[in-house]
Amino acid sequence: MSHTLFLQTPANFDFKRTVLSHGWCELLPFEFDQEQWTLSTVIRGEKPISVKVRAAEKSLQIELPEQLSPQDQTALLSAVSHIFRFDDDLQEFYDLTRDEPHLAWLGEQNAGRLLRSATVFEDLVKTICTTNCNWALTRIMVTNLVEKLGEAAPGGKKAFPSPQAMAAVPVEFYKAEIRAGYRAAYFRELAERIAGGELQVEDWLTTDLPTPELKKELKKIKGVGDYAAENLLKLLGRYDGLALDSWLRGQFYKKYNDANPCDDKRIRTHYERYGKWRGLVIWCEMTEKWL
DNA sequence: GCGTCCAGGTCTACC
DNA sequence: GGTAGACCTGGACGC
Repeated sequence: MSHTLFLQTPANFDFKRTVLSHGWCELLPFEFDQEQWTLSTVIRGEKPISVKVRAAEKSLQIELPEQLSPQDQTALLSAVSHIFRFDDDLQEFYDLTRDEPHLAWLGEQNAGRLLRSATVFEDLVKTICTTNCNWALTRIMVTNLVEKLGEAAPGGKKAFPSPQAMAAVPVEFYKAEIRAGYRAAYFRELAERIAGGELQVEDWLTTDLPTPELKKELKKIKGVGDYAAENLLKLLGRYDGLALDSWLRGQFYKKYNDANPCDDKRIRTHYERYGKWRGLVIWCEMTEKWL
């Protein structure tokens, strides 16, 4: 029997801006329904559970297929808070951008919370899936990972696979079944290191390491270069890096350089004045029209 | 139908 | 530290 929970949202929270903050809502286990304005996903706790989330009065309304134990309910609400970035205090970001006419909308619309996955591991794998390919292939790889390695929740929808599940299949599986190409060995190695306890990527959420040091740690992972590391850092709440990729560069060229290419140094100089918030400023600026 | 290019880059070898 | 070339794949495009 279905069950509904409500989770109070922070004061400066916007459901739609968060859901459409970047492409993650299009990648399984997320499923976005633009007509109903709901975001579904599968949370992998003690056992996978599918949830459907929509905006309600000063809260999120969360539909579940069944009532949970108090312990499981607490864990689920914590996961939803994590996904929707309730912990991210953006007041300083809004104060910084309020007086700039082209950025004042950020605070007015409560923009800037970047949707993230239930775990750092999932965000890490998905980020590697965005490198050196088009968005269609990213979606194919993530869909295959979820459909072929994810554990099913009651109702049949699947969660993102655990490191253990990903460590249990050979490199050839990633090539033939996931269509991961040269990334196959990266995924297998990453999953093995995490499943074996050598690498604790979830600790990156709370580490005291300065951002440059943390970025070095991220780049030790095969398949993670400057773009991927800086993109992940954004999902960890650190916005110092621009995470420049071909799409973001192209948007900058159109907006500020008559659609002509320029070097990255010029882009970095343009955003330098936003300090530790520059990565969030460029992303929000280039995706303003997504909503 | 076929070949080429490129996309939400990174790695390695070499200088 | 900087750079050229290789790397999987699938979709768009030109012919």
